[in-house]
Amino acid sequence: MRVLAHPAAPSAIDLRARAHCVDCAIRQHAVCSHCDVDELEFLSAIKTYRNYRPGEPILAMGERAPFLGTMVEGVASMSRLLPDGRRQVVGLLFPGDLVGRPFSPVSPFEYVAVTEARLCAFDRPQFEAALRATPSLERRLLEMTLDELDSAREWMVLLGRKSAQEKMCSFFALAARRALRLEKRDPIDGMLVVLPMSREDMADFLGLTIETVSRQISALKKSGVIELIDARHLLIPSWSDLLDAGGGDIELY
Amino acid sequence: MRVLAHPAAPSAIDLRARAHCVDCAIRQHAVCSHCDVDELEFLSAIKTYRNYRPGEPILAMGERAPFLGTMVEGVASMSRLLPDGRRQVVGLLFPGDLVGRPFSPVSPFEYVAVTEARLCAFDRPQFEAALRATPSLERRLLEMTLDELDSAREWMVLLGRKSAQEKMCSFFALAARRALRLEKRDPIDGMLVVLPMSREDMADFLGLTIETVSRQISALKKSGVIELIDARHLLIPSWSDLLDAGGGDIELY
DNA sequence: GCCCCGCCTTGATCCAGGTCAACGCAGCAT
DNA sequence: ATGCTGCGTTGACCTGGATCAAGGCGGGGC
Repeated sequence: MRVLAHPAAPSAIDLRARAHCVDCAIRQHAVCSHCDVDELEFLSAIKTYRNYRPGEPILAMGERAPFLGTMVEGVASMSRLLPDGRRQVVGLLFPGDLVGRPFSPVSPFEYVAVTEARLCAFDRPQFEAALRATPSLERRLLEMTLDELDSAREWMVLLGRKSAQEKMCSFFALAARRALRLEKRDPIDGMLVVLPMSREDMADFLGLTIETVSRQISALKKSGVIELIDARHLLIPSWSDLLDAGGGDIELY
Repeated sequence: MRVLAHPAAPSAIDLRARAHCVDCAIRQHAVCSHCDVDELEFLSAIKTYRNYRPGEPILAMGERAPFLGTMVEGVASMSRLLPDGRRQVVGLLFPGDLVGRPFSPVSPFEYVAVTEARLCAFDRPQFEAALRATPSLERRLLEMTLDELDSAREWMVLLGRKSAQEKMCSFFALAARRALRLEKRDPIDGMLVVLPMSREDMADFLGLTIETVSRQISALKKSGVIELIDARHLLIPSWSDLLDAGGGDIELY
């Protein structure tokens, strides 16, 4: 059971930092990746950067969201709170991922910054108009949405059929791969994985309790599948051991 | 544990039944709902009807699918089989729903006919070309994909956080609503719900075992939330009782 | 008719993971 | 330094749903 965070304005709307889209480090992962310079020019005109502190709400459930945005830095979660306080995280958002539900002003899920986060936010009506008018944007959104749908379904397999142990391993693999993708590097044995979130967020993402998460981490440490550095950092001694312990699924995300 | 069905050709490819798209009863729910007559004309030229018997595979996991299709009649399931035989159904497909993964020739999930089913199948390369060239098609696919993504995430909440009892109630509500949508009718107390699938399919959809499904149905019958007619038919005496027992979530599908 | 065979239900038992509770530990304010 | 607070860990115990096992029941073939 947790207290619902108050909806709030971002801790800072960053008007100065109007970086050029062409220099944007995460553009290739974002909805604007197929845009040409003119299209980027237009998007630049309607974008605003928003910064969030860890735990800060980005969009509340059912809120009429005035903007859609792309994660630029940090990690955010997308979750649903049941009336009695149970929570399920239905997605993690990494740089490049879209925040908000296109073509529907009220989001059926709440978005919360997990780490320090930075959003490239677009005015919703203008962005939706741009989507309609710009095939390169609309097509890219379709690609991203189809990929997210595959990912969501993979996660359904984890939630419905995997053991706590397997869930943890799959999660570590996911966290590692998402980080690698941004750095355009390949998984290697012995690599460091940063866990961007608290035990509670992991539990809510995996359909477990914090105690079970904690115990499974201890068990995996003891069995040598992971090497724990501190609560937020671990090493993967053997990638294939990790995947074996993860229930033999295929690529997640 | 179940035996993997053999991939197979549909039991019948129905070349005669080239019904006119304009008369198609489920077109408004399908990917072609925004198409004009010319566009429908083109789709007609590349479509074939395929009929499947209950249990018959439509597309195997990892198979290079030669077609994409729209469910015309019946119900199909989309599922993932883990190496050790555990299965998770990640979606049910009703008339209007798209079968197959656009822009990716190998589907990461298997599709199986649950009831007698009929598919309007399009040659994949031609259909994908049509998607690229036809904004009304592409836009509609985007809408549908965004909706499916919301549904998948709602289902993640069910899988991760709901009790067996709540899962059953949510499932009955889903089955009822999907049927009502096709008939363009509204939910009413006392209405009949047809369960299109076996206990095993329900269990695999809900992340439960058949025994638990069976027991929960008995319990819900005893508590009066449902009235059982036979194994595949039930009544909903009070819609609000059902939703209360379903864990207070919002609209599914 | 009768026997199978697939489903479904029900009962008995088990156990993975939830719940409740205590404690450790780091960061921070006083 | 002290104590507080938020997070994480660990232990003891409990329970919801899984597992194992036995029947029930209806439809189809002979």
